[in-house]
Amino acid sequence: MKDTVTQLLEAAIAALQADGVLPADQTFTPNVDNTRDKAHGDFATNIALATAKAAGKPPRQLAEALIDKLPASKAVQKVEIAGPGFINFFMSDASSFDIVRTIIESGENYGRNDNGQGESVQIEFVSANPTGPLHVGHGRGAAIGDCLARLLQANGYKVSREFYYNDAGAQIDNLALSVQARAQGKTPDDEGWPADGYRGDYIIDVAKAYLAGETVTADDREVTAKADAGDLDAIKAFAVAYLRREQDLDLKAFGVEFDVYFLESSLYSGGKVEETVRMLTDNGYTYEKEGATWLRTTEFGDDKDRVMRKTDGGYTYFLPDVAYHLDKWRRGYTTVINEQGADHHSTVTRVRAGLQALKTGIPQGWPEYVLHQMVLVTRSGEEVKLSKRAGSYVTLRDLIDEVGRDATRFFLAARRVDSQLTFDIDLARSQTNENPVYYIQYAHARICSVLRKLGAEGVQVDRQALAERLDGLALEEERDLANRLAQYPELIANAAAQREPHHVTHYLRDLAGQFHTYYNAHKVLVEDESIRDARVALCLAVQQVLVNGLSLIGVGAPEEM
RNA sequence: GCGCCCGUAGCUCAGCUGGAUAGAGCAACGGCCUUCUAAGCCGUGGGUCGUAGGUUCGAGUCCUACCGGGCGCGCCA
Repeated sequence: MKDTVTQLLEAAIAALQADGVLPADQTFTPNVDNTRDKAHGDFATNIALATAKAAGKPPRQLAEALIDKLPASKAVQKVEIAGPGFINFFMSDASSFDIVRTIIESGENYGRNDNGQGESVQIEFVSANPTGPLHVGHGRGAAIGDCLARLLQANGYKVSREFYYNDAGAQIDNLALSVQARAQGKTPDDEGWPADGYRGDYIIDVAKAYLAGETVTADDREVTAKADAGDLDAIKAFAVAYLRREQDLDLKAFGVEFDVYFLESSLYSGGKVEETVRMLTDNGYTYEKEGATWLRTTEFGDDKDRVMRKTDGGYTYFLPDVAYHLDKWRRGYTTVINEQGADHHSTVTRVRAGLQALKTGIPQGWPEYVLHQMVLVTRSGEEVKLSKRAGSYVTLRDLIDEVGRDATRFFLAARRVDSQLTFDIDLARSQTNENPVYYIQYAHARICSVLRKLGAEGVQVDRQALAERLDGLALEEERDLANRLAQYPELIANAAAQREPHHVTHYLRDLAGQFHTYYNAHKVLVEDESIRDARVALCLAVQQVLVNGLSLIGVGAPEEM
């Protein structure tokens, strides 16, 4: 409907250009906004204000000229000039309620578009190393990354979800030593416990399973324990598989699945690290200093050069990172989004600098980063810092077990990524209107209940037929609902383009609120069949949008509460 | 000290590429169930948008400086 207004304005602008009122050598793109205040109609444009200068006319006078040239349209009921020169559009009832038919006919496709035109996009997220259970921060990353993936899919992109992890570095050695120590019966405070060993209780589980000769199957590997506490390599392989499986189980419980698991070790075994070093060296961006090899990242905006090969001959983490991203580029992804915690912010400049130094035509701002800020967990107003299993942090599993998958996903996706998030366990657990998850789900359940009642009265719900029976809609609350529903596709396009999943949760909250208001003020199943059918159709449309929106954040839409 | 992020109602947060008197929920107070689920609805109060300048027809939104909080500043990932 906004498109209709935009087209009308474009026609008017063209007419004014033909008349010489507006310069013909410039392009004017009308900006059409949803109004905040209903007194301003359904849509408003500031085009007269924006072009007043170019036209050399006062905005209000220009607005009048524009209105004069607007083509006639059944969709528009009234047009007004307001304030300093805004043009307000009041849409006709019929055109406002037409969205209900569109939604019922489109079903789960309502809100989807083909902006992406099938382009392949890769999203890397979570990417936790297999050294322990996933923590809340990983949970936020999982919620945001997966929601972004679903949003992009809804916008016509082909999305690949990728999980990158290090299965071979110093941290993995440390993990193996920790498991070995537990297998030998040592505890973290004993003599001989590895320095910086992992102290969490989960290490005990790994050690027990190893000694018991268990076989573990993760999404990307399967390993049978050798049960020999002296074989560090065997322990390492088993511990990695064990913790990978545990992470997979947590992610599955969270409703998140990956298409690709990428191992840092494969970059070494496949010669990709060496190749990257050679390219950087050949391009003349490396130098030796103090026994190490450095990369001139300052050539590409970094504030100091970085070591890429340590004095001990090993590489710093950032070199495989560059090799990894070169690999992503060669896989053909022109759009790559990395979702990470903001504590890794410093790698952004470094990785991009390394990629520039390769001189392979990778664009400067590639890849994209979505960085989320820290998560603070509270209970009874107090910060929760520990979990029994992990020791030093709150795990994702703790939250899922305590507040459920739906609430956890919703809360972790509900805030802008660049602000810190306080996860209030009491609020997430509460089954009252304080809790937005239940509030939204309740709206859906109420609609289901109305439909059940209708069915119990012996009325068949024929969606297609109901979609044509909208004449009975006329109430103010109904128009408000229809207008809100009409905004959904734009929301989906915007949230995806801006990489801002939190808009979805806010929209659903608003939509549910408007529905509850309507539901309480007016009865759906009234005697007059014409009105009843129209209201049922509206309910079907609201239900559809609630389902579509909830599915984007991976939250269920229960039929009963 | 340098870099990035944040600062909007008592609390938790929205505010779409600058737009018309700044919004929502919770908390507080007062109402609404013989009617499709009260896990709901209606009403009332509550603000120098951290501070000071600047840009312009117009700034919560853009620029600069400062104040306050978080994160990062490793030959750790």
